[in-house]
Amino acid sequence: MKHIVADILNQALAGLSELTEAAADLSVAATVERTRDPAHGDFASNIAMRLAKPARKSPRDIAASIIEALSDSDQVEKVDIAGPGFINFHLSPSAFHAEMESILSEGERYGRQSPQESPKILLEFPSANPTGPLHVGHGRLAAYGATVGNLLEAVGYPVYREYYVNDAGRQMDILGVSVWLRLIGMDGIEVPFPKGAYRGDYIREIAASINTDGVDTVTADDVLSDLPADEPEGDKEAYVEALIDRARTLLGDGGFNHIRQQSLDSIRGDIEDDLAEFGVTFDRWYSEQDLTGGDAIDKALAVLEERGMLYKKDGATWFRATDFGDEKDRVVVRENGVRTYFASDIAYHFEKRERGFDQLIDILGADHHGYAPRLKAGLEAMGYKGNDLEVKLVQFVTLYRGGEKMQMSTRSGEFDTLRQLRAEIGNDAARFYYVSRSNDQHLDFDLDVAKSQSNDNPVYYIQYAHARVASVFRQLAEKALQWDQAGGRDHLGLLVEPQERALMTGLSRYPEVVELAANNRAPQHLVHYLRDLANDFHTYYNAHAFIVDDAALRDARLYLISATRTVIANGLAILGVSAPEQM
RNA sequence: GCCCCGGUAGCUCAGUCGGAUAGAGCACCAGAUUCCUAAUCUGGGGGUCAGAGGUUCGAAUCCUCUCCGGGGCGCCA
Repeated sequence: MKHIVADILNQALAGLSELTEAAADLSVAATVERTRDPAHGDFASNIAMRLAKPARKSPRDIAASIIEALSDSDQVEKVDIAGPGFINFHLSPSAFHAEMESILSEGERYGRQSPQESPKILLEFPSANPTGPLHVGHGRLAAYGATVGNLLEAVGYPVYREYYVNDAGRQMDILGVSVWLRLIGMDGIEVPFPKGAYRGDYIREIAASINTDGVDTVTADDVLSDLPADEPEGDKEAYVEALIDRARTLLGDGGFNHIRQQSLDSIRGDIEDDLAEFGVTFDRWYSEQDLTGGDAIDKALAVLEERGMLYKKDGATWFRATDFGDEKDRVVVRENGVRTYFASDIAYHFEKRERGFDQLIDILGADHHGYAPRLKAGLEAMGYKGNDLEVKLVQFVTLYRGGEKMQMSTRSGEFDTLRQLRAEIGNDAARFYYVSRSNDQHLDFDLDVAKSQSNDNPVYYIQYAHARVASVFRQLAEKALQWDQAGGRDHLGLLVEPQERALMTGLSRYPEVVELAANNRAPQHLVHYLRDLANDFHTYYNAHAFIVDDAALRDARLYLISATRTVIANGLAILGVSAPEQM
């Protein structure tokens, strides 16, 4: 609806030559916003104040001349000047009626913009390492990423969702050795379990379930002889390393890789199932092994080399990240010839861009914030723009149980999983809560509170509004009454109660909220909006009966609540939350 | 030391490109149900927007400094 005001404002401005220069680089639409106080009308523009300085006139004088130049519109009822120079627009009821009609006719498309070809967006999240089940922190990345993806699609962008699987490198060896130690433990060979290995219960479950055909049996002496000390006496990394070497020696590379690969497959399968149940799906699971196995990294390094972005120092190969604003140069090939994680990351982002995606969005945990500058530096060094990559950081989730802060560490095994969270509070509440706060805000998740207060949970409040509408229509059917939709549309003029006016205003805001939330990658705007809209509905519900004897009024009211049902359902769908017919 | 995020009601948090009297939930107090689901609604109290300067018609919002809390700064992944 905002465009109604922006359009006539633009028109008026075009006719005021004394203001064209002052308004040259001003977006008129950006000066138009919803009013907070109904007394101020439906929309207000601060354009006169913005133009006051460049035009060297008083805001109120400018406002007066703009209003003078406004052409008549049957969608605008009244325009006036208020306060320091705001121009307030009161829209006509028919403007709102037309919006209600759009909601009914567009249905689940209402609030969505038509699909466009570009920019093509590659949204990467949550890319948790496949070394254990997803924990509650990953859940936040997943919910946020999925919702941002839905929002971007709603405003018309082509979105491609990708999960980057870190399935190459040392951590996979650590995973393999962790499972192997549990495996031989089942045969009675007790090895002091490494501090640096993965010790969660899921490791034992994998050990118990994998296929050990072709894996050599070993003796305790074979495993234990001449091992270095673990922490606290020794170095935990050296200890794990020695055990990996031992496993490779005793089992052969083939035997060890057999265990390693099965462990990876098991965990990755678990993550895929977990996310699918959570309503989070991907266009591609991008394996780091594909990257390291092919020539993608060589290609990226060659590009950097060609452009003179690499140099040797202390036997290692460095990337000149400082040339692009990073705080220090970064190693891409270590002295021992092994390429760093950063090398594959930079190759991956280069490759994403090469695949034809215009805008890369990474959703990362806040502990990765140092990564943004070096990844942008990498893109720039390879000929793209740093701004082609947008990094959204999501702050930590702190889990409480019984008021006690819980430790979350995959290696220590004391984490709580996304699965547990979903089982305890349900997918809907989890999806909703995860995105109800700004990604920049730490999220305190108290399981006891989430469970004990589940009836006061805003997600139920919103779902209840949806279910209530469905219930009204069931009542209608029980009373053997019909809803005449066309008749309702023709009698929308009967909806003159303040609650009806408020609800129509709320409904008409929906497309603007979706756009705002998408542009800012800020799902919480939608969350708060839906809560407010549900409130408007419940207030209306309590103030007036819908199924009244007057058929014209009844049809009009049913038209309004039908529109409410559509908007709530559309909003919840973007959040990945169900919209029940009954509760 | 440097970098990122946060500090708004008792608690948890919204607050759009700077805009009109700073909002919501929970908690607390007082009410509403012969009537479409009370998982609801109505009303009330509750604020030095961490602090200090600055920018301007106007600052919770932008800038500078300080304080407090969380996180990050590897030839790890």
